[in-house]
Amino acid sequence: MDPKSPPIDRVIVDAILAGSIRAGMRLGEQDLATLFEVSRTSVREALIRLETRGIVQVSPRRGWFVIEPSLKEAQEAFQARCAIEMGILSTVATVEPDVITKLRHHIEQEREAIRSDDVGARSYLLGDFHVCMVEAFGNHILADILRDLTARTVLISALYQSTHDATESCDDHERITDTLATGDLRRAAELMTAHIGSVEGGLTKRIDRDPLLDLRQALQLSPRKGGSG
Amino acid sequence: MDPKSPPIDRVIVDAILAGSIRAGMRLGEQDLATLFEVSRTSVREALIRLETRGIVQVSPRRGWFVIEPSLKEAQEAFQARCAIEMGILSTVATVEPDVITKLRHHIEQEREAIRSDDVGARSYLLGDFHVCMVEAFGNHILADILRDLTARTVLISALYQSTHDATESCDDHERITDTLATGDLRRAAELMTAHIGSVEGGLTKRIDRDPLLDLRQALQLSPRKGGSG
DNA sequence: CTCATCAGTCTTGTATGCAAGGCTGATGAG
DNA sequence: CTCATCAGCCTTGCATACAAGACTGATGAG
Repeated sequence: MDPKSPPIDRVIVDAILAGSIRAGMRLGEQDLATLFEVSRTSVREALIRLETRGIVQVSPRRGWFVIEPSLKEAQEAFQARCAIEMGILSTVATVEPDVITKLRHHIEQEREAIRSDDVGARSYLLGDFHVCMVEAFGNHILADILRDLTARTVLISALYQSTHDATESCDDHERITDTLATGDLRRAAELMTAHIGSVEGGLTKRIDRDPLLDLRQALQLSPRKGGSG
Repeated sequence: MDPKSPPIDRVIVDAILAGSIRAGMRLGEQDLATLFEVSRTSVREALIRLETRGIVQVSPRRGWFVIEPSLKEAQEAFQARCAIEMGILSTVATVEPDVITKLRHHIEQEREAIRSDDVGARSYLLGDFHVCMVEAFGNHILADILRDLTARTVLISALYQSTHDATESCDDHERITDTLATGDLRRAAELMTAHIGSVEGGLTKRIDRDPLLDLRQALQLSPRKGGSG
C-alpha cells in the first residue's frame, strides 16, 4: 500500500465524522484487509487504536463493531466535551487575533458546506469547529481528545437521529467566535455550554420518545407482515 | 498466560504511575514478550494501545520508548489536566455526600502511604486523587482521559526531577475536599487550579535551571575522566 | 409442530517466520 | 592517529498459518 495513503483508522474516523459509518456497524478484519489491500495484521492494529480511542469495540470471536453509546454514555460524552471546552476557555488568559481569523475561516467553510448541501462535509465541519478552536488555543493534547469525543457524539447524534439544525449550529459558532473576539471569555463559555446543551437536548428528547427507532426502521425495510416461511 | 492476570499495558501504566518506569526507558518487544511469557504479537498490541494513549512512542526499526515530553508538551499536559478538572467542577451542579466520603477515604490512603514511606503507592495515590474525584462525579470518560494525563504528568515530574512535597499535595487535596463539602464549587476550582499550578511551577523552575540534568547524572554515574580506552 | 442437538462455517486470538532498515564495531586507507 | 566503509546483528513491520470459540442451519426425537 502506498506510504502516502492515509492510515486505516484515519479513514474510518473520517467516515464516522462524515456520517457514512454509523453506530453498530460491523467492521470485519478480513473485509477491511481486502478493501485496503493489506493483511489482517495492519487492520487489527488500526482497530485496536480505535478501540483505545473509544470508537469501536470488539466482541470476542464475534467481531468488531462501531460503538453504540447508551443514553448514560451519551450524556457523559456531551458532559466531557462541555467540561473540556469550558475548561480551556477558563484556563486561557487572552485570545490571539489569529485564533479569531482561523475560526471565522472555518465558519465560512461550514456555510459553504451547508449551501452546497454536502452532508458529509457539513457534519464533519460542524464537529471540527470545536477541535479547531482548542487547537487554535495551542493545546494539541486537548484537541486530540476532543476529536475522539466529537466522533463519539457524531455517532450518538446519528444513532438517536438528532437533526439539530445545521444552520443553527453554525450561527451558534459565529456568536461564540464574535464573543471570543471581544475577549469576554466568560460569556463565550456560557454560549458554548448553551450550544452543546441544545445539541444534546435535541437528542435526549428523541430517544425518550422513540427508543426503538432502529428496530422500527429495520422492520419497515423488511415489509413481511405474515409470519409464514 | 493466566486470563486473570492484568493486561500488559495495565502493568506498564501502573509501573509508570508508581515511578518505577521512567521517561525515555526502552521497552523492547522481545524483552516484554519473554517477561510476560507471551508472543511478540500480544506485546505489540499492548504497546500500540499505550502509543494511542500517548504514553509510549515507537521509533521505526529502533524500538519503543516511554515518552519524554518536551517543556512545551509538559505545559500542555498540565493545562489539559487543569482545564478538565476546572471544567468538571464548573459543569457539575451539586456534589453528593458520598463523593466527599470517597475522597476523604482516598486522602487517608495517601497519608498512610506517606507515613509508611511507600514511594510507589504515594506517587500513584497522589495522582489518582484527581482521577478518583472525576470518577466520583460519575463521568468515566473524563476519568479515563485524566488517568492517561496523570501518567504523562508523573513522567514529566520524574523527568524534571520535581520533588513537589507529597505532604503539601496531600494537604491541598484535603483543602479541596473540604471546600467541595461546603458546596462552593467555584472556590474548589480555584484551589484545584492553584494546586496543579504549584506542582507545574515546581518543575518548570527546575528545568529552567538545569536543562542538562539527565546528562549530568549520566556523566556522574560513569566516572571516567581520562579519555583513554 | 416444537425443540434440543450438533456439525459446519465464520470470526477473532495468537504464534511464528521472513523482510526491511538502523546501529555498531571491525577494518583498512590515508 | 583519524576517518570512511561495510558486514553482521538487532530491532520492528508485516504477512501468514493455525487454534479456539460463537453462530447458523440441518436434523431427528418427542
